[in-house]
Amino acid sequence: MDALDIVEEGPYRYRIEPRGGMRVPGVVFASRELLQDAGKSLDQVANVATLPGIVGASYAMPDIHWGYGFPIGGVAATAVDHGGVVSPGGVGFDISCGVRLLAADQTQQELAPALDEVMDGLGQVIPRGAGPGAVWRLSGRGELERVLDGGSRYAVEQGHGEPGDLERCEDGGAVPDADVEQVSGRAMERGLGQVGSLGSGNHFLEVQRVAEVYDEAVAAAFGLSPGQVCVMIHCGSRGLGHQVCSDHVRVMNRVMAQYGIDVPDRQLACAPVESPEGRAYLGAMAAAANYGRANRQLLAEAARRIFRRSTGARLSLVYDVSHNLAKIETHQVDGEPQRLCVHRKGATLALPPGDPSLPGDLRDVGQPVLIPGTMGTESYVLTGVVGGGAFHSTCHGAGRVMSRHAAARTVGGRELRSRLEAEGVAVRSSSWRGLAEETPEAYKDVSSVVEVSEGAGLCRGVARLTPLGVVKG
DNA sequence: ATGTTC
Repeated sequence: MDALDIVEEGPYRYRIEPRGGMRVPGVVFASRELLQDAGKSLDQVANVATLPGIVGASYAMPDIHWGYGFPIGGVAATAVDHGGVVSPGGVGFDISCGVRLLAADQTQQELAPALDEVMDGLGQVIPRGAGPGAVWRLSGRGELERVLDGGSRYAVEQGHGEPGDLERCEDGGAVPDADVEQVSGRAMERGLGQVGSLGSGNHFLEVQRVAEVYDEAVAAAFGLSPGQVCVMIHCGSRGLGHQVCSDHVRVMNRVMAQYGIDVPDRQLACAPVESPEGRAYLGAMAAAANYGRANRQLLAEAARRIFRRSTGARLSLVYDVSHNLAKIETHQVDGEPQRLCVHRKGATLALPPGDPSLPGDLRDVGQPVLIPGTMGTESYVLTGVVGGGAFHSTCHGAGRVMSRHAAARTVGGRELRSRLEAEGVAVRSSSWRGLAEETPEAYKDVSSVVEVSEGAGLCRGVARLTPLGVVKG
């Protein structure tokens, strides 16, 4: 492919000029340095711009990196009523992967004497690593179906949570219109034994402290103050979500030609939103998303029990938000409201102050946007801004820059654990190899990703969190 | 990310 024609459009904003089959331009929010890191994934931004019905631009967040079909850090919206498509690759394999943050009624100093006990407790009760493992033993397929339909809402109804939790969950804890019939038997099998488990890779549960507050009023509305202890959970929909993606990519690849759709990469398999295959995927995706939300709800409950037992502290939910999802939303396009299918893959919803879908106590300040760092590095809490580009989306974290293999060559797991412990971060991992693959050097600097996201006008900083202890898959 | 290659 010839080199793309990239123009610097404004501060931290680059435009990829349309050419070939591109229906819209590409827009990449990045610094010069992060743009360099993007490399070949910019070709993926250009490929996404060819999708039928795409409106505005094919967007990329500052943490863009190579993904399946779509780049990770990609945002694309298609016009539902004008032949717009939905693409499983635009959501990713880990459907509804996201972040949940809880705030303790406790400071770091208060926790300090009990930190080891808390970490040991978390290390014992948090299932993690590849394969089965679950906090919640489901009674069978019937109950799994209720999880797929009701997400965190069903978990809370069953006693796994506090009533106030759902106010602080995106979509009130459950994506509507889940269609259990579109989730295959194999996906169900994989899902039965994994509700309430971290998984592996960059998924983690961290005990953190609020190291710095950038906006006191907004932080207070979120329930955050300096020195406070927090728990951050980063995980997704495990094998069930992965299987749903695989199943529906296969179907769409088979039928795409019947809809006259031609894409430059088979990994961009898609179908019109208003087609049997498009609706089937969205129904299955919603079910997998609800599984991911229930997963985080159950892990939060496990953490609450450990904190209550070891220190008496209570954990309140700050927010739970996905960074891998497609949603049907209404946005202004050329001055007219239009129904759009907004794909966010490695990009976080960032609703601005005033958005009607926010709960009352957050209406004036905007949605908490949760950005996980890499093991041993800081994480961020941001909020949405009025007029934010890219359909109210921002970054999702630090992108990987080193392969798992390369990362594991630079450091051993035991050595890395010693290093982190020396830096004051307690580590409870399940595999030395897995730990080494997640060494911080393998990732971009999350601080610069957040700085550029703010500079590009996508979000606003609220607080910085630093790790006290990490539980890793 | 993923019963880390149906």
